[in-house]
Amino acid sequence: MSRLPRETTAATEPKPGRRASQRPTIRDVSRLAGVSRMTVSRVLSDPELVLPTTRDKVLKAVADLGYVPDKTAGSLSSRRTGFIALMLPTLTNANFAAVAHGLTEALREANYHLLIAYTDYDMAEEERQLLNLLARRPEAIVLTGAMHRRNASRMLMAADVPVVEIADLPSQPIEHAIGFSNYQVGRTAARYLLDRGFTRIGALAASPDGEVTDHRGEERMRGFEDELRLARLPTDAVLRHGSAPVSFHHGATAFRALVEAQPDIEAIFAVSDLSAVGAVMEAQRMNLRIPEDISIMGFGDFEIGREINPALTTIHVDFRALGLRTGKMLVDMLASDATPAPSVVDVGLRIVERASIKDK
Amino acid sequence: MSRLPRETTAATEPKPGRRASQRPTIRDVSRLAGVSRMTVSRVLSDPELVLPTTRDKVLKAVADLGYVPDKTAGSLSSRRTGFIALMLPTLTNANFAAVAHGLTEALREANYHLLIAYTDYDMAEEERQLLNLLARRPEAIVLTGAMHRRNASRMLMAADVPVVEIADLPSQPIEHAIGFSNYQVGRTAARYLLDRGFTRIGALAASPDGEVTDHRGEERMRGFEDELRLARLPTDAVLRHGSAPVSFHHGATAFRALVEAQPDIEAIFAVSDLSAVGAVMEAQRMNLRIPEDISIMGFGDFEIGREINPALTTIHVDFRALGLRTGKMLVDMLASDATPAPSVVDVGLRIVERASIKDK
DNA sequence: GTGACAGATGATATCGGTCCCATTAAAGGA
DNA sequence: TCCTTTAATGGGACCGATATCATCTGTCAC
Repeated sequence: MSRLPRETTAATEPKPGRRASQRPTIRDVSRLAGVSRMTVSRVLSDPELVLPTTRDKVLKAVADLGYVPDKTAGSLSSRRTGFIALMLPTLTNANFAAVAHGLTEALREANYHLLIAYTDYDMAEEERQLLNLLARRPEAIVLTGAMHRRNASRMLMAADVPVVEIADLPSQPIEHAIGFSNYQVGRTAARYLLDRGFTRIGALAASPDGEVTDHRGEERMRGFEDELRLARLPTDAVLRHGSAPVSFHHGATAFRALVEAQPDIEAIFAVSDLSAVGAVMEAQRMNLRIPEDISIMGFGDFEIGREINPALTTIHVDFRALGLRTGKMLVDMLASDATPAPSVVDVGLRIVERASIKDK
Repeated sequence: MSRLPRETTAATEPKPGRRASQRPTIRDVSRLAGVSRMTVSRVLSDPELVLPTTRDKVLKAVADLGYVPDKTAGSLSSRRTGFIALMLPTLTNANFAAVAHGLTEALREANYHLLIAYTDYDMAEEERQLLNLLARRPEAIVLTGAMHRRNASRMLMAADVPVVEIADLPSQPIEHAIGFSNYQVGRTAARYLLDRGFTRIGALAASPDGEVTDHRGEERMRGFEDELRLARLPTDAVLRHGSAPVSFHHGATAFRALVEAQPDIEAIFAVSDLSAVGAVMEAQRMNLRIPEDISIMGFGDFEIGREINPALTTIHVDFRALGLRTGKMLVDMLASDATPAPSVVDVGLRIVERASIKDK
């Protein structure tokens, strides 16, 4: 036999190319099944289009090779990544986690995948994260209100993708908004305490001057103060103490500080159940009776508030439902090619009365 | 002028093609800057390779167009997605959230993005999620131990990607493992209570027969029971009650059930701080004094345990550090093309002594 | 028998980047 | 001066799917 290179053989050999991994591709499946790549693709995305006998051949090849389609390639071609971006201040907050949970659930049926980023309440980080997210070409973006840095807004407009702001109702929504008014939370809390007959009313929140800012929490405080002012009551017992995000410990130290500064305080609204629970614990340590000596209410209806003694009166927002609803809306929106008009949905809030408040 | 179509003009016009969106591509940038696509790509990924003057031209074009590179396309070409997959039982657990947090932090510098999936402790869901994740071609996979369904394991082996199991030390790790032994947690807890002189010792956990199974929690119980047995003590006060995942409320109801069934109980280990805190709250309601009447210890060192009265003795594992460490290991591993030998790292655990336990 | 039509499948271009190698210009060495 | 080396840039193939349109086969009505 000649030792000259044989063109014909060379042509049928796989070209070396860039291929390094031995992971099977759709081409391998198609060869093994003896069909075209397109048929394989159809079997996996819309099996009804393919004859059952062909389908079985393909599925067998898929199984034999352990083929897992590459969504990166699919996304590029179909221009649909199947990603929904979610930007949160933090994951270590049960309510935000609940939002993510609800969203995921709603998106699962339509086979969207959540792409989560969190900012630790840091605005610069927010912008960087947003750029990272956009580079993944999500089909929609969900974010917690508050973000209104100029650049971020501009990037969002340019992204040409549905934007949903959640967990707040911004005065100037970028596009859609689903949430509740944090300002109204504050006013509602103050109104509730006023209606119970209290006149020495205080509040616990984080200082807005810290490195990180909890914009939504500050909105609640603003509403709270406004309602007090409308009732012609002083706001000097509204304590902004320590840095965001708040925690049990924050509530404990802030409570002590407030009580020491204002010994005659009758009722306290904490910016979050976390602070409120911390306050109740500190009160126990100070031998102050809740609610006989001081009434306390919180916000967020965290599970722990139901379990402590006394159980915590709080303002409830159904964050999981909020996530679910957002997800459903997005699935509908993305299924139809029409661009719906911007919408703003208020999911409302509800006072949950428990034992930590006693009418004056 | 002729009204015949002019070929030359037509050739320079953009082809209609599939292009729908008007989002700028690298081609638009290159045209505007008067350079090749490759040069644009270099400016964005390795600016040192490009002459400053050229670089500036390109960056200006990028800014003018508001160009955001498409990582989907980039990933396909470079065969590097920049994704690390993370699979967790749930996000609504502070310790798992802390893992995600630590991981994110470690991955940020190397510009990897976490792809999070969670299973709600559901094995079937786990498998579906894993497939979804693999289709995104992550460069590594991090998962909580326990997952050993046949199919899932097979898929992982086939994925040809580093696998790290965390938050447990499986007896047969798939590849790498970073975590602690839940079994040892149980034994350590029992040993600690034995050393304090208790002989009537109980525990609170979820039933493993429920719809969802907390494999790690059950491991802790197994270790706890083994240590009791070694001390020739009965295990009949180890209560498996209700369904996973546990919660404050779970702890409260399980505590009451246990105390009613075993009134002479002296000390209790709860599978999680959540249960333990719930138990302390229920004890308060039952007018049982902690620790005078009953000692309680938990696991996980959740923030709330530090704040309640009495503060909770617990077993601490640094989950955030665990995430950080995992992330660092992955970054190193992916930077070098070598495949390191499988490693198992025990991050250990630590008893945190607080007021909820009093020696007998 | 034949044309129209629907159903099943295939061929090929394309998505938007990066890899690899070629080309050109500038710098340095004998 | 000429050759080699290095730096900067460009050209074109390619990553692995899907969109789109073409082809082929068989059925049915007239």
